[in-house]
Amino acid sequence: MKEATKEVTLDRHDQRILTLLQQQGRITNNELAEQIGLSPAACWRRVKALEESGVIRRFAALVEPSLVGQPLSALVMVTLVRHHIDNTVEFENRILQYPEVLQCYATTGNADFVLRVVIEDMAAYDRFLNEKLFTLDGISQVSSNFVLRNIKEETAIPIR
Amino acid sequence: MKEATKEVTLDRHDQRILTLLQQQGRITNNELAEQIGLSPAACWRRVKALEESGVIRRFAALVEPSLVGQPLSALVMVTLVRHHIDNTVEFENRILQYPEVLQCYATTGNADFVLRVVIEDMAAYDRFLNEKLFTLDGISQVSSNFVLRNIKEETAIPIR
DNA sequence: TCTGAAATCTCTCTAGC
DNA sequence: GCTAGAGAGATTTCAGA
Repeated sequence: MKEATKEVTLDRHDQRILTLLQQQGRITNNELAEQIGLSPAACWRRVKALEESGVIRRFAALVEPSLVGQPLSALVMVTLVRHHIDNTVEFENRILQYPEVLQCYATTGNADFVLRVVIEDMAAYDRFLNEKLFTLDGISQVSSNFVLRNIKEETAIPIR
Repeated sequence: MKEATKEVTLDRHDQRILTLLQQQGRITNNELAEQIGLSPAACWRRVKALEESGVIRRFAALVEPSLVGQPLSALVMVTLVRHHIDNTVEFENRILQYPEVLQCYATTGNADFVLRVVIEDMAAYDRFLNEKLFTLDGISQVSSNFVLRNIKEETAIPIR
């Protein structure tokens, strides 16, 4: 897979391939080809090209957190003391190491970063804060919002 | 696939299967079996059982938004006027219809809901607000935080 | 440069132990 | 849990639009 760079031109076939593969990542090539109205060979070449260009980052199994002992999740707003570049780089590098942090975004607004943390229970979350997040230099504010209910959790990017 | 219900017991083999399939959703059964040290048939039965029990929700291709014309994303905090059940149900049903809303959580804290929206550009975001979000009844406050940078975006739930 | 048909090779999935 | 094998699917080759 190449590095993600500039936008790619997608025709109608590519769009339908992406839409289907985002919903059914393990559909067979034959069935995919039939649904989009191409031969299996042509369809297969397009899927490979989409992987090669980085449009398809990867394929993944999506796991239900509550069934593997990680039923608690939180959205954590983090502000750094100063917007010094060292703090930021250090913060981001450490966040990348923490598997319970599934998503981390630098955002506009009051917080500098918003994290989504998926974890076992409150005791584990307490340890995450004390042993990981609070040990980072330059943290000014941390605000934890716990997820009461999951309304929607989708990975499919709208195509067109 | 069955409905997600109670937690499942995972032995070491299942854990390794899940870890690998979360990273490489299209690894062949033969290679998966080899990496975890089981015969292909035994491995295959475990994968099917994990799908059947709902631990594996589904497989998906993960697409790079910036390469398919959706480079802008926002975290949107929404508060409803009253916590009347009708408002909440209506809000959630409408949110489920909007493909640009990839994630939506009911949370503790100041906001009632936090949304992650992936979209084309600011003009499209403006339309999303005016034509979709602001047309919902009972919205009290909406605060949009735009994503400046994607530090981490992971789908893999930590196993054990 | 794109397509589809066909040949071939590999893997999936069932059966049986 | 394992091995084996038929059938299904993935991948390559080749020729045509």
